[in-house]
Amino acid sequence: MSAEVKSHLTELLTRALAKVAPQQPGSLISLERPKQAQHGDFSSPAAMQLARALKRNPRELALELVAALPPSEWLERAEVAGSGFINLRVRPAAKQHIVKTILAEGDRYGRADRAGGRPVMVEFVSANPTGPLHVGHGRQAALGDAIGALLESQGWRVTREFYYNDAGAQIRNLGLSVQARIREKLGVRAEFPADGYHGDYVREIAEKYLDAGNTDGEDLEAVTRFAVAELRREQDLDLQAFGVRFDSYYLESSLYRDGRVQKAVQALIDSGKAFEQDGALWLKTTEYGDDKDRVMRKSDGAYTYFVPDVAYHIAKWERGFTRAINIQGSDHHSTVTRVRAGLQAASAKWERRIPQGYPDYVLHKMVTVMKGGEEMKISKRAGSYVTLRELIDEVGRDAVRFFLLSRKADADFVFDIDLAKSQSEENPVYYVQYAHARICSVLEQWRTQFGGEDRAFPVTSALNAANFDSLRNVDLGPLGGARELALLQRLGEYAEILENAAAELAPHQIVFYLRELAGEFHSYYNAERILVAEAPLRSARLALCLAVRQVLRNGLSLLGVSQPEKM
RNA sequence: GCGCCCGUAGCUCAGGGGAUAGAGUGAUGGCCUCCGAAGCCAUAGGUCGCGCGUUCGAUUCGCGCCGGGCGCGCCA
Repeated sequence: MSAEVKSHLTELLTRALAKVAPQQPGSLISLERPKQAQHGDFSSPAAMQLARALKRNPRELALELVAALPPSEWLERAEVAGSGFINLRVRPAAKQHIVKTILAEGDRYGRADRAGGRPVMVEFVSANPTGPLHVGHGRQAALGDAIGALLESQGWRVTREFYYNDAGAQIRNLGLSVQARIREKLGVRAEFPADGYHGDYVREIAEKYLDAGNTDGEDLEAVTRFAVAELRREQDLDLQAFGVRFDSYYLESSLYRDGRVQKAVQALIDSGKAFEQDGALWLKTTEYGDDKDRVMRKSDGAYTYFVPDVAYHIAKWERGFTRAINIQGSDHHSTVTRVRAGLQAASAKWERRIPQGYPDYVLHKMVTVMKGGEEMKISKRAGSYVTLRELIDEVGRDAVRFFLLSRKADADFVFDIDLAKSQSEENPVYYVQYAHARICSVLEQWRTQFGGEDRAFPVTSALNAANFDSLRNVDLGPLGGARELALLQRLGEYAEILENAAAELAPHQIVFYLRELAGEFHSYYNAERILVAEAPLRSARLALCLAVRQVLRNGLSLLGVSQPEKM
């Protein structure tokens, strides 16, 4: 049922309230969806909420409100229940209308231009090019991509950005690690860096470096450049395999090259919040809510990571992103206050100050991978962690995406490989995809069995929605069964779910919605036959199926999960 | 110790002032001469961590405990 119906009912109650209690402002009416079907399609606790202010008995007030409801074509019945709930039931026609809306809007159904094309940057993954991507990056990639899609659905102009930390100490560390492996290979006595990278991939890179025609690894800069290029390429391939694409890549090194780091430091000094102590330059971040002041420039003259971070976010702001969302592991949550503090200080004297809550953060908890009943902590290639690639190879891209999005970001995630693998056929993602494939199958049956009877039917048809035009204007009146009404109601909720998921940056809400929709469709399918002999009922049911398929498609594609016609 | 997050069915998790707290999975029993059984139906499983407040009403909000995770560098 559509939002249209809901606002209509709210209006009816508001008008009733105006009659019963003229002194009350009408905005107090709230409508909710009862958990139990017997309580109607909508329910309002308004009478109970207002009883005290009006010094009235809630039940009596509810009865008066019901009596004062203006007549409506959509409203079937209104009754008072419990301690004062007003339960509303709408006529089937009010619910049936959603099918036409969905079929007319197609891929656009559920979308709304709330943001009017305003720009927003979603930054995610941002892995250092020092190793293959791990499962945590996978969670971030799935989240970032889906959150981007959610925002796009609400009219935001989204830029997905990957920030490469290619200038820090860990890059130097990578170079030294590869160099040590090269020397080992050549039989030169080599000391492996104390906190070097131990994964096999470092050896692989060393080998490739030599294969590329280099005779030794003594040019550290060349080795490092080579290693970074290799790892970036590998990460890109992993992301490609995961179906995640970025609009732009931003290099930390460019912040130094462009002088943005220098400018940021200057802005922070000009703010008057910087001070020298023990040979280092500090920022009074405590004045912006941090629990201790932070070093900007170490006594050895190098900047801490904090400074390029601030410079980077100033760049985001200056690039026109008045809204920015960073997706990070919750182990980095201490940077939130710090970066915001830096931005507050740096922009304190600007004409367009950066707002206090800039940027937004979505922090996600860790992913634990279970295999054989035990936590899987190492992989052959990476050594100390499970890679995204391994996960994709084991359980498939769609399943990994769907799984990783099936919990809210701030919940710990236990990814049970055995479950996803051994029961790959009972995987939740297949449950939803199966509903989609089933509908496609029914449509195909219809084409071959009834194509001639049911008007102009393109025999060449692929299972393309455009080829089912004849279903767009069928009479939906025959859709009156309990399961049909439940499906209609569920279909109508999609837009609202989408809006809410986008507002809360919570794609898992879409996952749960799709499971429910698919579940209701499966129940319906098992209980009723779609391709019945009576043409009017058959057409109406097919139209409903087509609408369900459309919403499944819209939701799955938002999550980056494919929508197979056959499985 | 301080800060942030989390304690809901055996397990993995939704929900988030409203009526009898829900899914998936696991367990048990049914459903294919019928559009796809990767499905459906039924049964079973709970002091919503504990306590005190706010409220007509608390699993939901506030405070305090208990338990777990993460963070608390002149690392990123």
